[in-house]
Amino acid sequence: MHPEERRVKIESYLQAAEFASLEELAQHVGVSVSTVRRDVAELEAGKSVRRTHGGARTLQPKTDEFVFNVRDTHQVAEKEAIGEACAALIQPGQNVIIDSGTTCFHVAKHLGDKVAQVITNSLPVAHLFSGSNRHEVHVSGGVIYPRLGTLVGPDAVDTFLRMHADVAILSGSGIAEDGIYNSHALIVDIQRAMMAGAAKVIFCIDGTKFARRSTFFLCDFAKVDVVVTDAGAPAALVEKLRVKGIHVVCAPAAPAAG
Amino acid sequence: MHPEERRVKIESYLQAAEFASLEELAQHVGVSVSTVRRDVAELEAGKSVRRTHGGARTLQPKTDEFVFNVRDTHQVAEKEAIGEACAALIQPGQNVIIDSGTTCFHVAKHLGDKVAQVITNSLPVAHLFSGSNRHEVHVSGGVIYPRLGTLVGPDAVDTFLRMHADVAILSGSGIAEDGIYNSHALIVDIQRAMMAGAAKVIFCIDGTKFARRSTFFLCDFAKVDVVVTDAGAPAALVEKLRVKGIHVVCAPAAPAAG
DNA sequence: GAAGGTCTTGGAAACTTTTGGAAGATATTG
DNA sequence: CAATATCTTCCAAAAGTTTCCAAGACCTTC
Repeated sequence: MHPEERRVKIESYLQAAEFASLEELAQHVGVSVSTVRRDVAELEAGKSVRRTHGGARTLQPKTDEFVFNVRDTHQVAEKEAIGEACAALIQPGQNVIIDSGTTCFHVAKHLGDKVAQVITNSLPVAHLFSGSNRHEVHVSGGVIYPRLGTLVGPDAVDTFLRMHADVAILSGSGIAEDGIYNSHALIVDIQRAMMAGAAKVIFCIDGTKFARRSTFFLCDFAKVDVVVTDAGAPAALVEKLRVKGIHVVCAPAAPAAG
Repeated sequence: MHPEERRVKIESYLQAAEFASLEELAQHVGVSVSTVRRDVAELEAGKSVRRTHGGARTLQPKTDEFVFNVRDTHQVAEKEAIGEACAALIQPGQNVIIDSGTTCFHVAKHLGDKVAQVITNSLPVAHLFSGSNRHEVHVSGGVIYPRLGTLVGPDAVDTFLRMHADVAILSGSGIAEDGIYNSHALIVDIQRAMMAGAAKVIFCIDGTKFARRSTFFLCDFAKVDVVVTDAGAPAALVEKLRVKGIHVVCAPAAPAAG
């Protein structure tokens, strides 16, 4: 394996693990600890990871969708705007399925008293409504995906297969002409179950994820009713989606007043 | 585990527990108290936690969006002692069912790395372990009981009917000669399912709840193996339970030295 | 294709940081 | 004020890092 290739591997391993010892990394890429040490030093110069005594950690924690522990500083204004725009699409009294991920969390924040019944596999979303007496929050079963606060696994899938809702609000980590993508295999299964149980399917995907595919193909647009994004979404792809008959909402860049 | 990683863990643990003793933290991350002390001092310099005599507490109640408040001011010292005593009864490697309620939460805090698999309907307990890579946390399905952060309803019951564990750690709101009582009807069903699925049943009930009955009768002592309480429990009732063949543990009033 | 150079790699030796515990100082509790 | 627990300070052992060097891979030049 060549240095460059190895470094990419180390970097991506770190992004998944957040922390790793040099020993661990050495084993993962199959070279000596000395070499890994040099690689990590190199990567540190490129500002993607930081060295720590005994190992290394990600510096720019996954641009990826599903991280709550690390403060959600990525595209916050856009997600806020998306949250508001998406919440506006919900009719009072509907019951909704809410996906995990920061974007959906922002939608949840804007739902207020519009919805009475919420079904989710996201612990942060669950907590958001848990203090209220006006909401019934149904939490799916499942195993906690470490760090994400998301419930995954067969029990989570089962829950959604048994549930029905007026609307499902989902998110993804990539959207292209052919469909929507997600980077977590376990979550893809759950999202499909969510879609199956909902009369209307809304995807909330910020503009930076447009024209990007990630690891797993989630679905084509047959079952997708609405896509909510922000003003940063490339117009070309937005137009293509509209041609397919999808209702695309571009939330204005500046936070709209009520 | 390496310093940086450990500190992040300590920080997130503190955010869930709000306060923790150094002993407790040391156990959680698997290093000596000396090391934890240094880590906490370091974190204090970074202004994320504050040191206190004997432990540390969160300085930032910032709680991102995802921290369940376990603010109980009632019998805290006793519950701490019960938590420690109960955790001592668990064998390393066992998988445990943990009930909701503040007393059980205190037990969870003391379990550390002893258990690898946790099954619970308590959102605070779920969150406590969610940051750890060494724990698999299985959350039951169900509807959130407002204020308690507890999942209830048929889905919760079903989850526990399908699950099996080495030990179930439960709580109640009253205990008398004839059995154990609880004040929430919905929780009684779940507790019965928990007991049915566990090889060993431990009840953690502080002394003030002895010789008291509350609204709902939960169970007699046929399926109860151990009762953990504090030194404040009336000796007469404790004795009667022992005669019935139940192993009663009275945690010492003063927190025992590790 | 061979010779000579450069870069990369894995390991050894010396140095630094971190860790766990011990001894004495300080705080807390009744 | 005494008893106990906790904190600070210090030290030796362990783990990790830096620096250096020789062997091998790769590239350039002839």
